[in-house]
Amino acid sequence: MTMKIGQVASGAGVNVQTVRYYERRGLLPKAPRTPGGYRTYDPEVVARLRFIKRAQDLGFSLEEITELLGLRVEHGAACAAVEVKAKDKIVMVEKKIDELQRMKSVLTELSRACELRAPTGDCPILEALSEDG
Amino acid sequence: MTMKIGQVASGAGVNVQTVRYYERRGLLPKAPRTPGGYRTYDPEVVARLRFIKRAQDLGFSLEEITELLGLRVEHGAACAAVEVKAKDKIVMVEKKIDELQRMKSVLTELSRACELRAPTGDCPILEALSEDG
DNA sequence: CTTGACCTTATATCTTAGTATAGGGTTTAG
DNA sequence: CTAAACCCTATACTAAGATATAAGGTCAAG
Repeated sequence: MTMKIGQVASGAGVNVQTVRYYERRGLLPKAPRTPGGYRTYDPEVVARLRFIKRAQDLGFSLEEITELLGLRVEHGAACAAVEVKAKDKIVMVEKKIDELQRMKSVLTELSRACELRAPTGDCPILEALSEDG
Repeated sequence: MTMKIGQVASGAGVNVQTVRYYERRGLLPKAPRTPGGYRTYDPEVVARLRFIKRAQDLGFSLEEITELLGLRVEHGAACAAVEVKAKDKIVMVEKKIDELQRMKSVLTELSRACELRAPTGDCPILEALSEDG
């Protein structure tokens, strides 16, 4: 069963104009239209919208998300290129995971210091993410 | 030795007006001034700037970063409140780590599919982050 | 004792990612 | 067969985060 724009929008928790905006930006394929001109959607578009929102929350820009969504293996030719791109993204993602893990451990220490009523230095959070690496 | 705004800016890889902007926004303490009105900085401000940039890259807004930078244990009173806030942030950070890990494993599978020249479905990336959790 | 690199404020502009509004067409339920 | 609830385009506006510009002051080297 196909959906109308308002249904996919509310299903994904986004605004109707956001859906149209993403279509314009190329994050969503151009939706087929009814004879009257209404966009029609396959329900999987809801998942795609949710993916976009989550990826944004992880610090990816719409441009980066467009690239992520474009990664797929088609047939031989572009394959090696896709592999290279996927590996780049993996490096990027790993870096983010590392940084978040450092951030988490500092927050955990901080929370422990709280329990112990042990005053910390000026800004313990700075110890996370402040080094290059 | 104290630094001038241009030095901390280039040390952190940001623009001079960004440093002033962050001061206005409260992400940096108000810098003491020379008699002539120039801002002077302790070198540790560079680390703070780098922290801000990394945290942004992880999807935190300047408002959230302000909160993160404000977390510290001072003396008894605010301690419990800080602990609550720190625990909130930990939950948030863990969620991001989880999502990134799902993203990474999908990218890894994709990259493997590439090596094997095994065509994938339409958009394998969607399998990451599309579920609620 | 001036010149060039750097700093100051205030104000304006830019980019990214949306949201809103005006003016109008479509669909479906009664 | 009409009225409410939905959709359409086009254009304008918003918010966050940053950058640029104008008009001028500071400072160290020569």
